[in-house]
Amino acid sequence: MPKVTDAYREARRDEIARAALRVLERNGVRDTSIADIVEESGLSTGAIYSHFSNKVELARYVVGRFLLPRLDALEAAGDRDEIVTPRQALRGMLTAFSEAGLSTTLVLQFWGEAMVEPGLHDEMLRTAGRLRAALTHAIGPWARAQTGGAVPAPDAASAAPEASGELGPAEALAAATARSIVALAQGYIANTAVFGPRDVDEYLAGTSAVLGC
Amino acid sequence: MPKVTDAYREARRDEIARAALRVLERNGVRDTSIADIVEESGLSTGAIYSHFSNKVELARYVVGRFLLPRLDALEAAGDRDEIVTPRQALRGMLTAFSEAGLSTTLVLQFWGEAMVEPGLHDEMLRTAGRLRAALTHAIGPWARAQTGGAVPAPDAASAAPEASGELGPAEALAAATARSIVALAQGYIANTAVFGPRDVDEYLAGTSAVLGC
DNA sequence: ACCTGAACACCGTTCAAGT
DNA sequence: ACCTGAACACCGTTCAAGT
Repeated sequence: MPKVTDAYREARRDEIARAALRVLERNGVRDTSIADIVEESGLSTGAIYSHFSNKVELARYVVGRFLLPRLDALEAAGDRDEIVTPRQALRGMLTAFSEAGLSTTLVLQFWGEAMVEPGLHDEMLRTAGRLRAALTHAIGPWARAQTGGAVPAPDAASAAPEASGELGPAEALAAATARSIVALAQGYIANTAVFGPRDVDEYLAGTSAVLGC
Repeated sequence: MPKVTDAYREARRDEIARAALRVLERNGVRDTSIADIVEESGLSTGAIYSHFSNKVELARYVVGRFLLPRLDALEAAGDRDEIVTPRQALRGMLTAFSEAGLSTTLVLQFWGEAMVEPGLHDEMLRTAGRLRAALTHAIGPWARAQTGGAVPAPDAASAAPEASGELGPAEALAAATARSIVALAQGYIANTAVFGPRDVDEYLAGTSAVLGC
């Protein structure tokens, strides 16, 4: 396949996806029809179906392309072996999310849709998987500090537990903690979408008080 | 209007709503058509439209009728002037929710729909309002214990702050804390719906650890 | 190969006609 | 007054025909 054509196809897919995102943010998932995207993009129905096999595949593309907040800072922190506490990781994620200007109501609508569209559910799990991996990586140093002072180099060949597919205690702690961080982020998104904006630090303080910190 | 007719109408509305809930739990919000509810209920299209003016009004009725966990225990605790901490109130709510057997995926779908249907959004806010009121009431004694030892009787005529529409410090604390309790419950529901079931106490322990308890 | 737009099956809602 | 079910406008998707 010639490079130009591939690049052209990718650009067209992006052009359609961007038009779709504009209409989605304006009208919501339920009230966005293919006809709306046709109008917004200036293309025809058939043109869209020659780039996406159906509406769900277009939605999957939009999720993967635009709905994941930038994880670079999070990943870099893990690389630098800085001690990032789970609370700091959560705060960083929510701040990045707020600054990205992504509509929480749109995210909540996609979650709802994902409950009923297996293709969309898979894409959300893939997106969430990358997020959890980045979080697990970022809080790795913290987890190793928690589970005894020994800090094995990440690339060190390891003994029986890993060989038999089990995680070391630090890895297990980091992975379990990552799920809770994601849960708290989901709480922030759902609460904000339903009841209106709330300051990130106020949310952290409020939830801490509830749990007894 | 004769009593019998009113009772009959109410019973019919309930019969339709129960049929709708069965199909909703089976197929999800997006994949449930009026035709499905017609089939499940054994009535005709027109019969359903003679009891609900449209699909959203039927959805509102289902939400108000079946989707609110029982709050009785929570309200009774506030009445008895027991000290219920926010964490205990959250735990009680989540346990009641789990025991009620309500599908978290269905709740998440309704939240998504509510983002785009004003009628459904209003009903969710009304439902959430009752929940927050019950929580505020239940943690009232705790809030009063927090904000200085003085515990004014709830029915005592009060001084300037309340008269001018402001809340006393205990009431303000209870109200703000109630929002955070709801946010943590939303996090549990969204996380469970997307990633699968999780034990309530494990969720509480995990989120506490993230926030630094 | 990409694109057009009329055609198709199905959706929520309405309404003349029955009881 | 409650109910029936055919009819209507609109949706996602397909496909013969164009370039």
